[in-house]
Amino acid sequence: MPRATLHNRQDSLERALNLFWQKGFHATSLKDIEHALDMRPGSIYATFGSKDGLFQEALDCYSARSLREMESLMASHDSPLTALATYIRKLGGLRDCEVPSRACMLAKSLLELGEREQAARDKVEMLLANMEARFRQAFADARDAGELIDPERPAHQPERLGRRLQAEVMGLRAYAQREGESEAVRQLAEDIAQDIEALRVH
Amino acid sequence: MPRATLHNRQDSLERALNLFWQKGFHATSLKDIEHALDMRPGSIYATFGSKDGLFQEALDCYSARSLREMESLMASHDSPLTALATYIRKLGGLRDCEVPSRACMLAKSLLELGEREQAARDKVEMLLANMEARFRQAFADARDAGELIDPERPAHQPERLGRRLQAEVMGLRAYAQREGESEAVRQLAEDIAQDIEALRVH
DNA sequence: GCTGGATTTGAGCGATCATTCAAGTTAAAC
DNA sequence: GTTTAACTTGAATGATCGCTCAAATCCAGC
Repeated sequence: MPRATLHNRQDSLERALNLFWQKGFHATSLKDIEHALDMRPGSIYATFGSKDGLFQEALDCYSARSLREMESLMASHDSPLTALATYIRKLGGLRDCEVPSRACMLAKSLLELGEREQAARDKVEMLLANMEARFRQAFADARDAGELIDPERPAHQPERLGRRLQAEVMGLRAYAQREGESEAVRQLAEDIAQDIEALRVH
Repeated sequence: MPRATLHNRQDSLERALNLFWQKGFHATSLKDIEHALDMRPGSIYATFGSKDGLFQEALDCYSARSLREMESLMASHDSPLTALATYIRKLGGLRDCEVPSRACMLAKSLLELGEREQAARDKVEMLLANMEARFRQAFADARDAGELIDPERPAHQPERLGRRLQAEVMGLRAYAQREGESEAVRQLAEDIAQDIEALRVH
């Protein structure tokens, strides 16, 4: 049993994630990756197979982290609607955060990847579907808890509310990518959050 | 004064636009452009200066076209709110359209471009600001026409409604980039459109 | 200390990148 | 028909792309 691996796989993955998230798939070169992971090409390929494979693992990493944060937020609030509003308001503070990118990495990848990266595209589609399903579940929980003011209204079905929320999040985070005043992003998030809270029985 | 140009500049620009819009800046190679424009590198560089320059002109082209469509839609409706709702509902049919990309090219570029393409980034920021300003103006027109149900409410100020609409459009069109059922996109657009119409006095 | 095998190294692969420019082609002006 | 200048061509540039692999390195087990 000779020689343990020099680099921690998970740590390398998160460094790669930050890089891909910031620069996107195409603009990230292996040179960039070598530098960020402090690994030589041979090690990178022995560990992750290819640039595309590394990217897909980074996507998994990102999605898992996002779902984990979401889960923890839902668990810390009695009301699903309040949790979702809190989620949105947190995104309103994105401009003051230090993150690789204010935009959602799944949305970025969805818009960037083409036919030549079909496998990664398929993965993005699946992870987005997972996230949308989690939003849908949250609204279903709200409905089952009697929180929804008008559960019969078509636009207030969990399926449609979840879909809407995913679109809102993608839009909000894309907007946050702009270099305007951070107050604008905060207001935008506040307006969205209030629409969520307006779904609640008074 | 010898020899007229062989290629029509505007036509070349629109071909380049379709290419960039579909594949993004980084994934579009000069080879792709040579093929799409049926021009050799020398001619392309003599005409547009650089890949970056061509891209920026394509952005202008896209933005002008979008604003033109917007203007024509506003002119063909008496009510600004109805016009905006119609605009959104049209986007709901994106999945059934044949377009280079269902996503907004400005949003795609905003998420893709990095520091190395600062000039193009700045242009995207400016063009997005223009579009947001047009949305804002539409809501201001609605307010001045007495269409808004609660013009004093902070979230219903034209500035905030315009910002919100831009984020919704970016989100909707990013969502439309997914390969789900086209009916989902249509429903999403319908829900957004109804929220716009809900701003109107009854 | 030696050995065996997993891990890492980094020079180098062929391909492709954006770009240049000397030479060739074209058509209006005379 | 000749001139002339704008336009077009496409081979070639150096850089960089993702990736490979033979050799060097390392450490557990003996």
